[in-house]
Amino acid sequence: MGRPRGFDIDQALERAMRVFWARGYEGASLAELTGAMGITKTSMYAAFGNKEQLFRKALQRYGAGPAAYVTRALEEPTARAVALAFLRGAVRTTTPPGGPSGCLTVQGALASSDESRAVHDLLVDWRNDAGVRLEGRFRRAVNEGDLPRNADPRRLARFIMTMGFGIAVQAANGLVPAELDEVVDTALLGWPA
Amino acid sequence: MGRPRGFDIDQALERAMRVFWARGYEGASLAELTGAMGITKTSMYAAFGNKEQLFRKALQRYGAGPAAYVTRALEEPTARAVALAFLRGAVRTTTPPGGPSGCLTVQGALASSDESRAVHDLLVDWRNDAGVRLEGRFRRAVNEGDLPRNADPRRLARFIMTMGFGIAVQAANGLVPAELDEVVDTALLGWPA
DNA sequence: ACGGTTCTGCACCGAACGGTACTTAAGTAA
DNA sequence: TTACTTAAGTACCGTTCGGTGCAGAACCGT
Repeated sequence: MGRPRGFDIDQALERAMRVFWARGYEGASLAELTGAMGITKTSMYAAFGNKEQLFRKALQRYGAGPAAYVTRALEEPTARAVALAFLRGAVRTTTPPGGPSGCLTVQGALASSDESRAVHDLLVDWRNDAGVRLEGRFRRAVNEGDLPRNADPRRLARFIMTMGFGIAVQAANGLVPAELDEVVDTALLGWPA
Repeated sequence: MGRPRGFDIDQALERAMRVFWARGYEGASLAELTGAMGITKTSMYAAFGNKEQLFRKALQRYGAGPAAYVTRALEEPTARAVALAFLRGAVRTTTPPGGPSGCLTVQGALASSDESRAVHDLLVDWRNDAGVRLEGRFRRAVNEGDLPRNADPRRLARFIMTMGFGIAVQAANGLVPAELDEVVDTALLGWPA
């Protein structure tokens, strides 16, 4: 009951996510956010709480949408296929034809003032969590004999995550998908047989 | 002639650099900058011009100081030694015992609002320039027979740069030097003989 | 038609932002 | 000592920041 919401909350969140993606958490002002969302500040506060909670919801949406390749990659049958799918996914997501370059979780708040330490730490956890999941998948691969017994799952996961982050920066630098795919191929040359 | 400056301009710039390094360009406020520099805003404007020019000077100092490993690495005798020195240097610089984690040129302004687009572009150029120099060094290595004739210098340079950027993000994520050195070793497993 | 509930738009809040005018202090050269 | 030059400190500029109070508008069940 009550007056119905006059805008599509999903579409508004999607647009907010893109602004955060392009500008980072602190670089995205409420004026630009609500402008892109097509609503007033009052409506944003009523629907999402405040700027930080809007970012948290946008990050959730990012994880379920553009960054879903992380979860999908883990389901590949072999460790090598996982690594390849992960990095190819990173390339695709960080170079969307019509969207912002780079990765929301990297450029969201790599460095920031003290007031947004909470968001900074949230993103650190997000990034580290992806590494932990990758490590678990590689550990399984060792147990399954898919990776050599002497392979170090944590080390491999950290390497792949490092490549993923590097790809995000290179995408923000203007590299195109074809160039980044070459980088991925080069990175996997030393992958354990 | 005139009243002499009451502070060490080099030391003030060094401190400003560290604030930019930790906070990013937009995240570093004039209040925090001048506080760390130990001077007032008036003195800062008289000595450096404005915030953007202060950042440009800080970036210069960063290139000549913490990031000097880039130039030093290029002087190594072989392509492999160059790559190794570059990445080891990135690890050391992004994990200083008493200083901010990460790389100033990466977290300075990866994403930002429109007003600091100039700084954003400056950093994009800075990062790309490092890649170009690396590419030139690898091209020389091919000519010298140090790298196989079919090696692609641009591709190798992009790969090493990607690793460097990834290391910067991982450092900001809290990884310690020993862990990052392992990542470097893993990355070089597929390096052309 | 009604009260109850929720959303919207406008005006506004105090604080912090980058940047500056102006006065005073501290030095040099004559 | 005086005139000149430059730095330092204070108090302030207009703007933007994230965030709200309040009145009215749009829906519900009765």
